[in-house]
Amino acid sequence: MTVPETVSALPRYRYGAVIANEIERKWQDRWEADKTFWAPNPAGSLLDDVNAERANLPGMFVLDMFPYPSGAGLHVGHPLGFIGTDVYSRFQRMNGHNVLHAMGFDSFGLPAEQYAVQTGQHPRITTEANVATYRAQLRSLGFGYDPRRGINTTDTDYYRWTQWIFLQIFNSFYDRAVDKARPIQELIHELDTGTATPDDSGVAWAQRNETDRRRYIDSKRLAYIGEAPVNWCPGLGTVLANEEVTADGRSDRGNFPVYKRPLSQWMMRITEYADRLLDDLDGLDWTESIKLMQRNWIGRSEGAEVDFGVVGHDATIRVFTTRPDTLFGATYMVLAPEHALVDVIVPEQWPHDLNAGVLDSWRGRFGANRSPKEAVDEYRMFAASKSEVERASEGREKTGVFTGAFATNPTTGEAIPVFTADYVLMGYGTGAIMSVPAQDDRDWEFANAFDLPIVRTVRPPADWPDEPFLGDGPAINSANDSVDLNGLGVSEAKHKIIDWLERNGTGERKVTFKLRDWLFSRQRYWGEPFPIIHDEHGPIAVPADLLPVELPAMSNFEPTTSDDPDTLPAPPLARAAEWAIVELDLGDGPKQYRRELNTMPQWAGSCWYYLRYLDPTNHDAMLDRGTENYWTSGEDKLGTVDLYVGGVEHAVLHLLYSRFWHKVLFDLGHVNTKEPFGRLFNQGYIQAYAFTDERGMYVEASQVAERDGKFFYNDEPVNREYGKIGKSLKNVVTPDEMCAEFGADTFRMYEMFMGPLDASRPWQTRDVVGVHRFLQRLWRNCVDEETGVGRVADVEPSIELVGLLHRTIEAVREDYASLSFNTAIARLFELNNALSREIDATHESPRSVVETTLLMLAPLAPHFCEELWHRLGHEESLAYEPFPVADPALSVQTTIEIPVQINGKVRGAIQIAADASNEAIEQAARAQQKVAAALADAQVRKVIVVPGRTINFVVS
RNA sequence: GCCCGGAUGGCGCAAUUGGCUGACGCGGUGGACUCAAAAUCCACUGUCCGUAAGGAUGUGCGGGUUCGAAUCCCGCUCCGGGCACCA
Repeated sequence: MTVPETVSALPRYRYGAVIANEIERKWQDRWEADKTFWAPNPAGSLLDDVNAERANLPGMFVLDMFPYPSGAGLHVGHPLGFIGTDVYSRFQRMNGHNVLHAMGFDSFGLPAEQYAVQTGQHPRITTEANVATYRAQLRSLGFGYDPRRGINTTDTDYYRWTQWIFLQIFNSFYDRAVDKARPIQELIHELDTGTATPDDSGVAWAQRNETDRRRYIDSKRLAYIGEAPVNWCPGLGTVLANEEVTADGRSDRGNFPVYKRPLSQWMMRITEYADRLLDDLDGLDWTESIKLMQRNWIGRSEGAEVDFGVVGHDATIRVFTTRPDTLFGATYMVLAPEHALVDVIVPEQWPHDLNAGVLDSWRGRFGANRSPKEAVDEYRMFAASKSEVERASEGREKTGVFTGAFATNPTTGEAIPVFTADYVLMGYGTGAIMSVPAQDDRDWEFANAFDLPIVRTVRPPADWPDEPFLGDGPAINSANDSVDLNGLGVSEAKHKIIDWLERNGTGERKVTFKLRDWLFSRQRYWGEPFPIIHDEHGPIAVPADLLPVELPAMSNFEPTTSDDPDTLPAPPLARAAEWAIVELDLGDGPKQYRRELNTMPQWAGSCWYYLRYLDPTNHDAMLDRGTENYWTSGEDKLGTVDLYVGGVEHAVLHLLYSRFWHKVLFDLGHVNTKEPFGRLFNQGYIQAYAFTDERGMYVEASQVAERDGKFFYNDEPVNREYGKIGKSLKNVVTPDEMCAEFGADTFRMYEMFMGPLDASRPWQTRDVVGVHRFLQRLWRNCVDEETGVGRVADVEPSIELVGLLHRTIEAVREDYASLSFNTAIARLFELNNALSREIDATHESPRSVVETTLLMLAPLAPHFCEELWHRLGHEESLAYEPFPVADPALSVQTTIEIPVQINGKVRGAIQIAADASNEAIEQAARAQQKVAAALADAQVRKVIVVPGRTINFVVS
């Protein structure tokens, strides 16, 4: 924005961008020089002389979800949460806390790597440049960070400890007997001494060779190499975690098709923690919606596992069902195409003792004119060739094929056909189901497509259409010689049948989870290398004293991508031939080992960064226990971090992974708390209007003018849209622009004033002047605009103003604590408006009111308030001044106005003492002119007085 | 399809959780200052009727509970988010 020439005509000392920027720079420099926001640890290298006393205060840890430093820098949407935590942190410092608040960077990741691929520039260089830009932008907003604590996940000093934690997980197993992780060495010791025996086969430990022992131990580790079906994304050249695949089977990033492939990949046994991850949510101060999302993701369901014998085989098919009560209605079974038993049970010939017509429909389009084996193979190829998006897009038509085998329903003794179909997923339950079409939509659909029998075992309501019935109702058709469920409701029937199954040894009560083990390896360059080497037996941990395992220097970072679903993953690190082979002496002489070539996913670094903030310079440990103890002790602590603010997009992924790592570290005794984040707050998003011209092209939003509710760009009418802020929409507004035009304090306040922190809202540069005018008015109440001389005096404020002041203190305190900054600001506006009116009348600015106002405003507009505080004669920063406390004696209102209602409609108002009796209120109300007139020719049937609120005459 | 949120002036949002709807701010209108404009300051500003006093009406829609409903209950509509063949 150009400064008008006439700017000199403005009062010289009026608060505006020029003054704002001058004092902002000044106070930012001073805070840095004075180490104002250094939060000392009670001991160690972060206990500095200047601030040592602060370590005696109770600690409080306020955390933002740290950003990925992109090349584009910050736009106005990014700092919303950062401002919120900064205001809260400053408020809590004034409340006597030693507040740990810092900002680091999640700097591994795809964009830097892709940029490197395009330009050949090493991602470290890009990353460092981007971080420097972010740091400068954040500094200009006046955040009170402890500069010693913000880490980069790409620093070798940091990822050394990421690797160390990986090794902790690798070197642990989950002991279900005590329900916690324990060091794997303890298991080995127990096996060696015979206090534990292997649970995989009958072969005694002592009789196993080295390879078998290693294999067994590796299978128990919390981090293991698994051969599970994984999400292979050839378009990105890497595998992805379930969470990184969208609902329509494409990659979260890049939108490439994703295929299920059985590949050998690193996995983390997060499933062992499913129950604890679920149960411990209850004690957390998180919004219910986020808890719910985590609960849904973990997906606990209770039911039973039931064994079905395969006719003519020694095999049984084990299924999981949440509706064991419907077992009598199981008329066929389905195995997932990948199920191992499929090969075992498929006969050479189609069974000939069945009705040929029915058999035809069972064989469907895959079984026609083929042997069962050919049909099943054909179907498996069909299923495997489909990406998930294709499977879903085929109108969800049920496909499958009869395997030719039969199984026995344990309740009815009937032989029921066994199918394979891709609507049954290998990864959930046992990969096999019993199908009860009468009580399940999918089974119903499949049964109709394949002409399978349908037997209702729950009686639907009388007028129920020809559809499956999933509701509660009395069991029917559900009895045999030894058990009778008929007449029972669903839940009683479940209990009874499970008891029966358990007595017969054909089934048991069982809980399953939707949550799967976490696929932890990626075929990328710009990530943490695994601290793992391989010998002929399998993976071996790199000794802790050889950490970090650093990324090798490379010039080609490209993963091998393809659009052929059958290519195999080829990590970029495979090209670092020299690095990939390493000679080490691990105790039995120098030997050559192959390095692990995969890297960790981006989540790894963000899983634990908050822990490193506590003790970032520690070279001997990830985190000193005494230091951690200081920051996590206190009655009200629900987790390591007191307040964690970030976007909902991390509701499942990051938060779940992070909680998992934390719990492993807790089990192993490295941290004191069970949970990382005690209070979680999800900020909303700032979006913005974007404009398209007649061709549908985006035009520069800042150049669009509004006239009579219509929008014009160069006098051409344009269309208004609403959406994300971004370059492609040409609607980017940056904090830098806002600081230049209004100053950082105005910008901070506007972001907080727009609405509640958890709500999304549209950015409107036009509205920013509102808070700017407020600061201007408050400044004018302190400084003469013409002369620059202070105008605050030691005069007594009016009793009304004092009352308002104390009511404002009460409200602002509450609002800050609950992060309701928008209403706190409104209160401060009202106070300042009242102050202005009083000054207009008396021409004196009462010091007591002004100083208290500045202290209350300081968390929101810190530079502004520091400056005026200083000008009022205070040498020290106000960052640690006690936050004002309201005097209840002064905040009460002696006289209040209450509305008078007649039949619920407001007909007048009375002024009355706040503590007036009901009788007095009624008397005053009746005396009120309008009320009296209205009551004159009416009969009062009832009078309702709500003390302090209202009085209502019910008349007829 | 299932599960969560949400809907209040021209706009962003308040409302002590059942007690004056619209605090606070933007925008708009009028005024002061100015040669003028900008900036600043003051007043008004939900809608409809009325010159006014005043009245009616109003929190997405339709019902209900209550002396009294933005708030509670029932039934919808629309918007946002999450999950999705999870047995």
